[in-house]
Amino acid sequence: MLNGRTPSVKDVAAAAGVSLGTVSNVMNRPEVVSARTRERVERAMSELGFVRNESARQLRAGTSRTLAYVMLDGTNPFFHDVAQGIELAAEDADLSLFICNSNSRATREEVHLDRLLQQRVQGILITPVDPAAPHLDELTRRGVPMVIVDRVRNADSCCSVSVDDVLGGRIGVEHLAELGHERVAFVGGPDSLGQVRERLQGAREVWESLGHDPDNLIYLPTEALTVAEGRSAGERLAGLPARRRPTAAFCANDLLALGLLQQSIGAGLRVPDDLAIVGFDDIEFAAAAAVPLTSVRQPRQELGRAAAQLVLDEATNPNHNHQQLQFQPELVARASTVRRARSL
Amino acid sequence: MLNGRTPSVKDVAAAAGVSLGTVSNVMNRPEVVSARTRERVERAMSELGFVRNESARQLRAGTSRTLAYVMLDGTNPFFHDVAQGIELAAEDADLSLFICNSNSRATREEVHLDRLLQQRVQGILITPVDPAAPHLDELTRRGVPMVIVDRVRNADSCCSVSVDDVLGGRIGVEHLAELGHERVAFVGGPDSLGQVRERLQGAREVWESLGHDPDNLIYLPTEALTVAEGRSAGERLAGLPARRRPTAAFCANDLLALGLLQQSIGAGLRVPDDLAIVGFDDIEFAAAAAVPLTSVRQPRQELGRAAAQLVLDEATNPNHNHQQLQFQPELVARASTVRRARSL
DNA sequence: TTGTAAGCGTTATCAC
DNA sequence: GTGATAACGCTTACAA
Repeated sequence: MLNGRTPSVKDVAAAAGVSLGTVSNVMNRPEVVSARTRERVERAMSELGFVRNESARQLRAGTSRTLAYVMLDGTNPFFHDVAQGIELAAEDADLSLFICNSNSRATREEVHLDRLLQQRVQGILITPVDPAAPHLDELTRRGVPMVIVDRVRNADSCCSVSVDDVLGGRIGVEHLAELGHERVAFVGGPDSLGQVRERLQGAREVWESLGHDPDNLIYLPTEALTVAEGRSAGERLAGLPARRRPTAAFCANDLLALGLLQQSIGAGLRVPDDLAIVGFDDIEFAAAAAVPLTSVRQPRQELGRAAAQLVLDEATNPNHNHQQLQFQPELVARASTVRRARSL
Repeated sequence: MLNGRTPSVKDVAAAAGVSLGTVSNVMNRPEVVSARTRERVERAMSELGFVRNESARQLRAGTSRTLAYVMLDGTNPFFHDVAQGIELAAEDADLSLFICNSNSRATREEVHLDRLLQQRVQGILITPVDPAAPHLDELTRRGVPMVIVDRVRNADSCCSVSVDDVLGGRIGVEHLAELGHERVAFVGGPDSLGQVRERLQGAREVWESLGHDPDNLIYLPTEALTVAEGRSAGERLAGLPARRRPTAAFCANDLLALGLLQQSIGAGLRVPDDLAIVGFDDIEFAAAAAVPLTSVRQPRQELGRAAAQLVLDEATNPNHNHQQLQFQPELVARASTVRRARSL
């Protein structure tokens, strides 16, 4: 195998007794080369174990075959589902995918973006720590196709894909109201997160529109959207005087809901009898909880898939227009709110 | 900004009024260039928004700055924790990381490996669908540094990082035996998975060594290591005649345990009073379950980190020797086996 | 249909 | 300390 060196087109050409350009043609425009030569070249390739050098290809062609997704929080399965959707779309387009994780840290996000810029990726999908961060503008200024995933950014500066969080908030609380709950907690935070604010807004809107007293929608703020914060919210909830204690909780995401569920059951509450719980996202583990969790479902994979398609359009279509895609969330009712769980 | 084109070293050189080689020196051996010129060059770089083209660098340098991890199952958080460990190590070494997901499909694994070969990644970490697959030999034959993660391969053909699964099996069942359980179920499968076999083996060894009747260690095979299969095992378990019904179950991973927990609680069993449950892996969601799950902990991030270090050694150290690293699992006791849960 | 040659952006080797 | 120059492996005009 050529004394260690990995074979190049030149080696293939020599082995097949053709010129280097012909080998390239076999790879890139096979229709232009005669069946016989093509066959010879292909045999030489497999005999030598030729593998095209993507860096060289990219350098010359000026275009990379790689997409990237910078996810916000690797400990939340939600983002992996989004990533999975992106990967499927990338696969369809015969593209590779870099997956990075900013872990909610702006500095790590910047490091990743910088690296991706160096790699000259074709497009970047990102769930940013802060949608208003200036280093995102930097990308657009550089002309790198970018799509914001599960967040929105000041309109038409770039594409984004998200779900209607206000609607999601409405759906969740409406469900609880329909079940007859008169005092409901909204668990979520920090309210620097636009999504939390919007879900809360939707929750309040529908609560009041149904004629309930605003004071009976109790806001339990959390410091993050994590299981631990869900537990802590549960403790605060248990500490409320009985007269003010909600009979149901709507959580801004499933991790919170899972934590709340755990704390509540540990404290001897029955779910949903003593406390009904609704989550948000509908991650796999929501359905797998001891008491399967009712949740406002986001089309996670679809989000990713759509984002990938948008970024590809921006990368390849000269007439591309930025668009703000918005999906509709939907309720998935399970045992954490309704006594007779539907079968899984 | 140079009429659209992204600036190259040449442009920077022109702007700074130096030669192209000097610019390169500023980036790669700054000590060799005078403070004044360096400053001039650096200003030119930032004014032009220069970003080094990694493809060109890689082509010329002959070495890429990228690692890759091909994970087995994106729906299992275990692998994401491993990936996280790898990413941290990669970050330390200033390397990028490709994360791919074979989804337990050999064909997808091959597609990914092929792409990674084209990218000339510096090393590949992989949890293979089948550790004996010939396309893995192919990689070693090509001289691509490779480390098997959480599996083992026929000894010294390559490095691997794993945990002692036999010991893990022993630990889990020993814990249950110590708690006084006399009939224990082992839930896991398919037994084509070496890990399942080894965990079962460890379980049997310790069970018998403690003087228990082998018949009282009941093997409940599953078709996969998933939540759904855990539920199904729970149903089978409930169907056993009371005299033969185990009072505890040891599951080959946490997803199974979570499924079993859900099914059991849904059926009105109390955990751990009626059924104690032990999982394996200690994923985050084990601790977050309604009844926090006792689990045999694998050092997930450490696994990834160590694997990355091995692959880097293979890539850079000419005296590299393949090694089979094995970590020790440890028990994390929680409420699913012991009545008074320790605080989290 | 095939071959030749220029050039992508970088790094490294050599003179100066 | 700095500046030409060749080379990395590939694609793509263009010439034969």
